[in-house]
Amino acid sequence: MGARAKRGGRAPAATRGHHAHRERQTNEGAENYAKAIYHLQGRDSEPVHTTAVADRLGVTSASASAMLKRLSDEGLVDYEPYHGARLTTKGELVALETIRHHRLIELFLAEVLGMPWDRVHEEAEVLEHHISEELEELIAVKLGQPDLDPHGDPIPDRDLAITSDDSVPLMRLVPGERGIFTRVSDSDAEMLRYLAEREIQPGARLLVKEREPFGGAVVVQIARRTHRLGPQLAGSMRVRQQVGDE
Amino acid sequence: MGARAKRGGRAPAATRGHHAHRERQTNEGAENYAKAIYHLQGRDSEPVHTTAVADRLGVTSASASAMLKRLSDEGLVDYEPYHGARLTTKGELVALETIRHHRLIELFLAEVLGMPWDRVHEEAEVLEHHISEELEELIAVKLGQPDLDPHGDPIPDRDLAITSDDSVPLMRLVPGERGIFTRVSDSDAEMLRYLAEREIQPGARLLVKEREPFGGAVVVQIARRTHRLGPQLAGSMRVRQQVGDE
DNA sequence: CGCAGAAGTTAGCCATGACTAACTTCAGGT
DNA sequence: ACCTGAAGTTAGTCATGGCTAACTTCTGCG
Repeated sequence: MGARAKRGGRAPAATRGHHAHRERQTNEGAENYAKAIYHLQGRDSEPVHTTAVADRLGVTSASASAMLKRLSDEGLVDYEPYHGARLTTKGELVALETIRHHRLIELFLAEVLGMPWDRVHEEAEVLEHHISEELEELIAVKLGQPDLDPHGDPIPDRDLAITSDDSVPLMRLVPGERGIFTRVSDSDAEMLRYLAEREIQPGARLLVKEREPFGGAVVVQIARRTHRLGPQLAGSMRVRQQVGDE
Repeated sequence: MGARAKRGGRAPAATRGHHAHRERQTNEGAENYAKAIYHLQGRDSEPVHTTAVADRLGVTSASASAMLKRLSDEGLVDYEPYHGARLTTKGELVALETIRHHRLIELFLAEVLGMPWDRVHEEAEVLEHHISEELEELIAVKLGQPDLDPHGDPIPDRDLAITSDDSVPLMRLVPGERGIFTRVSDSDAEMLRYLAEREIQPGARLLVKEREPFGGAVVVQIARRTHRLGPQLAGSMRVRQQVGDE
């Protein structure tokens, strides 16, 4: 433990006063890129291609290319031109810290302020870069140092350790298999609204009844109701598979 | 009512996805300058000098000069080179909206998260530029559409109307006069800590016992304790004067 | 009234991070 | 092995907001 990267909060000097444009050293760009690369890397730490990063962030590959070079100079990624980038340890800590902020904020907005779960992502996407260490900790305490955000994604702990995920895409199950719905991507508000309307939440037990072939829908039963989930949705939802005996 | 400037929240398109660097159009600079000018203007809407703005924001006057020109182009200030700037109606709305964000956030951090009142200012200074309209409203509702922030400063209402202030600096009272402590500048953390230690909070009734001449301290009695308040503090604290009969 | 110093402005630069257009490298298919 | 299209990079530009240095305007004192 104690592996936390020290970024020393913000606004080193100028504690007093109205100074808004203080010695900023924003790092916001770095945080977003680190997060994107982290998510794209997956468990196999294959290098991530420039275009993949560019697509995820909605920028041109020229912009991504330039930024990867800069992250490389800052020691956040190992970057081989034409061959992609992978996060260094330092870069991974930046990503995890940002993800911790993001998910704590999502949960906070949902739990404490009652913001609908399909809208917390967008708000968190902005705020994650602007909360101090102190506020992060106050939020975490208020929530009881939680493990999971409203979409079931794990929240890195204070030392930025993250529980690895043993879930699989729902799409992967075959008829007859059971699972517990653990998480769903937070970034598609429409999917989240669809699930919310049907009261399908992380934690729900489900049974796969049927799977239409060739990328078709999956039919599942949840709490004695049957749902047909389209292939995109079934690909975004993750479940922890249950062995038969439960 | 209904005078609210419409800035349409944020991120017009791209609701979905991870896009962090979306069509940003930040406006953060404008908000900070508008706020600074608003505070410097006071009730007499004398034009505010470039240097005053620069000092308050901790930037050079060259920077302030350039920015005032830009705010003028955007229609937020009336700016006469060499003769200062004053907010237009549009600029005042930007300032009031930012101030509403600031004070709601301050109160929220103090009330809901228990952040000490000498630290809420710094945090709010950053976050005020990054909360959506929706979050603003959720916070206001959570707090019961409050009128005053933790330092006793009035919070503009949803239509950005602000209750005018009938308070005077404590320094202005003469021995024998009574008042209610209404507010204190939020930007000096040391003062706030000093007051907090002595349990002097907005709302407290006080009686001026003594005033040392030539910019000296003011001696006041609050809840049967006597305090000597230095001239800077007594200048920053504002009180609503009480007429004798109460 | 005139001039010196204060106040304010302009010019030119830096950093961040995006963009387009043009060029280079890489990899797959024959 | 080679060539072509896809992937990636470089060059040059823009916008935001800082900065210093040099210049201009304003103002108050003698």
